[in-house]
Formats: sequence, C-alpha cells, structure tokens
Amino acid sequence: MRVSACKTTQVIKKGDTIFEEGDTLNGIYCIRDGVCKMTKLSENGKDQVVKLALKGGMIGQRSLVSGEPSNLTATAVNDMQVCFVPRSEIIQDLQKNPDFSMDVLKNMAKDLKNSDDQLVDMAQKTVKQRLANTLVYIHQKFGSDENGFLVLTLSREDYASIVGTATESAIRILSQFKKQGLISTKGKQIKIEDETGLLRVE
Amino acid sequence: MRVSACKTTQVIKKGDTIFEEGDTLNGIYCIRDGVCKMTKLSENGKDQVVKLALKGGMIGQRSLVSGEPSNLTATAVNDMQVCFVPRSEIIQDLQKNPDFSMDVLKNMAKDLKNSDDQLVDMAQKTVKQRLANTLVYIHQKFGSDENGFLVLTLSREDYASIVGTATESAIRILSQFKKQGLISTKGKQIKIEDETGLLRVE
DNA sequence: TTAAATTTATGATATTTGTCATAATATACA
DNA sequence: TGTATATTATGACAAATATCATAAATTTAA
Repeated sequence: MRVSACKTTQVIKKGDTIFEEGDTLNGIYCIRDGVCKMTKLSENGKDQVVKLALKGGMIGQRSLVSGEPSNLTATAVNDMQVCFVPRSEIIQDLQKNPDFSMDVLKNMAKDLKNSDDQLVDMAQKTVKQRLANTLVYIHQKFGSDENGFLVLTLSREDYASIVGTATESAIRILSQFKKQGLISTKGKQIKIEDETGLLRVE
Repeated sequence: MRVSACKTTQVIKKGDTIFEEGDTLNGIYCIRDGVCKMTKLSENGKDQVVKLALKGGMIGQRSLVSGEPSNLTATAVNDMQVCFVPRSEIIQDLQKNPDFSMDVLKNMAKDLKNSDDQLVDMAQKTVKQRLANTLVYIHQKFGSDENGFLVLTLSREDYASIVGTATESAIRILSQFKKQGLISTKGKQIKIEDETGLLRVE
C-alpha cells in the first residue's frame, strides 16, 4: 500500500471506464475514493459484474501479474479518484520486497476465494437468494445514509448484472421483497427493512 | 516446480479425498498423476465442482497463502499420485526467491481468470451450453482413447456438479446431444462426435 | 420548470430447469 | 457368473426465469 504514495491522481466520472476488457495495462490503479464495477461482456451481449471494487482497493493486478490484457472492464459506479502506479515500479517492488509479494499474493488469494464462493452461489442459489444476498452485502459494505437508504445507489440493471438475471426479473423480485416488508424503495433508492429476513429468503 | 523434488509421494485412490473443506493445510500438494475435482458444498447440500486439477498442477496454494483453512474439498476422480510439500519450505522459498513468488502469483492469476470466466458462463449461459463446453473442455484437456471415448470418465453426477444443474437435467441433455449426433455413449463412457457442433449449441 | 429520455413497474406468456417417480442398464463384488 | 447396488434413462409435472409488450414513474437536461 505504501506504493501508493502515488503521483498521478485521476478523477473518473460516474459511468466512465477506467480500462476495458482487452486493454493492456501498464500498471495498476488504487482506488482513493468511489466505487467501480468490474464486468465481463458475455456472449449474449450482457455485462456480468464479477466484482465491486471500493476505496482502498486495487484493480488491474491480475492482468499486471499475468502480463495479459485485462479480462475485465472497470466502470465507475459513482465519481471516483484513482491513482495509477506504473508497472515498472510494481515489478521492481515485487522482485525486491518479499513482504510486498506476499501481500499481493494474499490479496489475490482473497479474490480467488470470493470468486469461487460466488461461482457456487451462482450455480446453486436461486435468483431471489442471490439478490437478497447482494442487498445485504451492499448494506454491510457501504452502509446506509441518514434516511436509511443504501449509500451505494445502483440501478436495477446493475443489480441484475451482479446477480446474473434479466433486469425485469430483478425488478420483479425487488417488488416482491417490498411487498414482504423486507425492503422499501423510493425511486432507485433502496432501504433495507429486514436484513435477517433477507438472509432467510428461499 | 523444482520444489517438487519431493520426499513423500502419496497414493490416493479414486473417490478418496486429499483434503476437505475446513481442513487446515500444512503444505501444498503437487499432482504427479491422476485428476482430482475441487468442490465446495453449497447450502442446498449439493457439491459444486469449482475446478479440475490434473497432472503437473498444485492444489492447496490458496489456502497456504492466505493462512486460512481450505474452502474446497479435493477428491480423486481416478487413482492419483501426489507429493506433499510442507508449508515451511514453500514459505521459505517465497521469501527468498522472487522468481518463485512470481510463478505462484502467475499461477494464481490464471486461476482467478478462470474462475471469473466460469462465473460469467454460469450466470449467462444455459445449462445446455455449459454442458457442451464442459465436454469440449474435457476432450481438449484429457483427450480420447483409441476408441474415441473421453479418457477422463466422469459420472453424470460429476458433469451435473461441474455444470451446476440437477443430475437428471445433465442426463437429459446428454441424451439430447446423442440424438443430435453430437456425442455417442456407451455406459458412462462418452465419445465426442461433433466438437464444432457442441460449440454451436444454443 | 418542463419536456424528453431513461428507468422502474407489471402483465401475459414461453422457455428452461428442477423434482419426484419409476424403469432400464450397467457396474461391482461375493 | 449371477445378484445386489449404483448409475443412467425417461416421463409427468411443478417451479423458476426469460422474453416481449406496455404503462407509470423518475431522472436528466435543455
């Protein structure tokens, strides 16, 4: 992390991409502020969110380590500040500093575990359960504002592409959750009313 | 890889586990021969195959690096020979040998990419497409014997748990592929008849 | 502030997939 | 070599999810 005594702080506006699938990355990005979604375009033309990256996180390591072009697109979900650390610096540090290597390894191990867990959920849980889990995740990770609404505001389409379903299905299930008193909504804003209930969804 | 001038070569019989979800690993296993499936038990009680590991591969690195218990169970799909490299040796090497660290990093980066790709497929492709892809993958990875049957023989249940579906659904789709002339079967053995066709399945 | 554009919402219907039952095969083993 | 056991196969039906249409609400931007 001390690598990120970084020079260039970039501002990325909501909806803009930091890099895209296929881009060759000459370094990694550390997120100073804001949130971005890491997506992959599937053959059917839909974007699938693989991961949300937030303040303090790094993106682009995988591609940097493997030397391959990125397999994911990074898009700002809200306004962001990122700083860029060039490839050369990282590689140098990886060579010289075993502790840093270990840190990066641990980080990647964590990503890998998450990815495996998500894979299992995707395969075995219903859309309803995945959506409920996503809501709880976002609540726990980003919290709620003074009115109780989730701080991170995502479109229904974003939720659908995290959960891996059609936008209409996501909307329909949110409506159902609303009827069951598990959440309430105001426009695109969502308030968690019953977290335990959400985790119990079948 | 030179680490694996290993001492203890273990023989694991088909169906036996090398380690299980929750086990604390005191080292990693290098696969000398055979194939194992890495699975995770989902809440609904079904095993989900996350990865197949084969000759030349290592298993248990993630857990070793993160220091956490394994999140996966490793089960031999056929008779195996594995050799165990104790944690201490690996850690030492990681500290001293930056090239080795880089190798492990690259390995993990590859796993991570695979996992992400699989996640997207799981979310966006139909069961039929996933099963077709799995057949092609197994064909390309393990080849066919003199009679044209896939060398790696998996049960329909295994296929189902790779693809993330019910065993009956996997069987049904295989029957369908058979009718379409994409594959033929003899007991649990499968022969790929039309690989291009399999890749075109919708 | 208001009109246009986007997003959310919901109905009707088709398709996919899961579940339970039961039969037919194949495999393992005494 | 036969018999028990496990696996593969298939039908009937239920449940989950996708798709297409269209309306309502909200957000954006002129």
